[in-house]
Amino acid sequence: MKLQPNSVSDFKKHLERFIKIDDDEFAQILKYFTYKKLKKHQLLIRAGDKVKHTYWTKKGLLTSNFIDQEGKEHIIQFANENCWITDQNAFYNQTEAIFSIVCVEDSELLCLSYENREKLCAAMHKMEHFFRKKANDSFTKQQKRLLTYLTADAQKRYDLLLSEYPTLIQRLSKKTLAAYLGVSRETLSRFGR
Amino acid sequence: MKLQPNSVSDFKKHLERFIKIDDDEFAQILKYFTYKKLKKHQLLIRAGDKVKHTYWTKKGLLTSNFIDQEGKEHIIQFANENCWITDQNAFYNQTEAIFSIVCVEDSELLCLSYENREKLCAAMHKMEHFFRKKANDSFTKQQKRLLTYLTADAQKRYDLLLSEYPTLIQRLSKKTLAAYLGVSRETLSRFGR
DNA sequence: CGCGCGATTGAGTAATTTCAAATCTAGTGG
DNA sequence: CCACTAGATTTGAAATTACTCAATCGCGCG
Repeated sequence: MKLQPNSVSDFKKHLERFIKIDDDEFAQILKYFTYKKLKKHQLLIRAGDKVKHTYWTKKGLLTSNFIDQEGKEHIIQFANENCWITDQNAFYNQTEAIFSIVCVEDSELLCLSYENREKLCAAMHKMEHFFRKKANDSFTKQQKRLLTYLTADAQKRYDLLLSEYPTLIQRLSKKTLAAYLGVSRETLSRFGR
Repeated sequence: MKLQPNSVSDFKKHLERFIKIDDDEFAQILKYFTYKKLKKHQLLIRAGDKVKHTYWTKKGLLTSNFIDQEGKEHIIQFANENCWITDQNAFYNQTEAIFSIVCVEDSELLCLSYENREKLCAAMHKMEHFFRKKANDSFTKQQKRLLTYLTADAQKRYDLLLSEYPTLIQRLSKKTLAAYLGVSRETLSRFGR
């Protein structure tokens, strides 16, 4: 499917968080991307598959989850509008996913293959700059989350999540939130609200 | 202090993990760095200070730690030879540190200011590429660690740490390891070995 | 209308923490 | 080189947190 610049103006805004680009450049950039539409419950990445793409969420909501040896589900990331998602390790190293990525809602995505990402970065220094900044940003967010596991108990982690993503949370089931927080559904259920 | 290329040949090797550089380029790159030597127990960054630099460890061992409201210490990162360390969030946003970084051993560091980092990335596309790759790498390592908190209990996290960093661990006290693992010293002490 | 999944509640259990005390160890000054 | 002390480590016992298992409830969807 052909990508129309005006249909992804949010993506331009997203890029402009870190770099300045004009319309011509934006049109150039879009050539490296493809478009994908998925329905609720559909799988974007299945654990075990080779991971060829990273995805920017134009619309919808997805989770990246891990099933452990005991069959328990853990959520490593969720992505709503304007977020990037993939199995990062598998994508960067072009290996098999350990996470599955599934749509919580009908979703629309921009897809960037590893090859195209490298080509884009090589062709446009600006985009390499963008991805560097983005990666630094993702790292610190991740670190912040890690810190909550070190410093806060289940109740506090839940409170923090509520205060940080008040609207997003309403789009997710408590079961999903529990899997994200690293708490059992029952324990989460006993917390207020 | 003047930086001699041959005294930091490990740093060149480190950069060559992601990019190819010749001796001239390496000499150019080094101009953006300064050198610092610290003794055991000395503070590199004190929580509350503005963070102006990121540091590459030529020699030694440092930890980045956070003191919570109850006065408990948590270790968010340790850095031995060939690792980068700083309070990333404070560095990238040029704000005050929430972490303190302290030397566990006498250490030697290459220091890169935020300003110089940006200049270096702007001047040499290669280095922007390097930092992008490095950031992606750091992100996935961090994510892996996060996953252990979601999937493994204290004993398993300890076992994983032992198997992943068998030699590094011998340079750290059990108190420090406990603070890294998110376990009380007493609990860690009860695990085998 | 009923099925099935998600959410809740209860009771017992397991893991980990906390507090307290004893022991060990490395570094310091004499 | 030795004695001393502060910090690190270990051990014990009680308290707390969160989990598991089981049963019930509630509601949206077919």
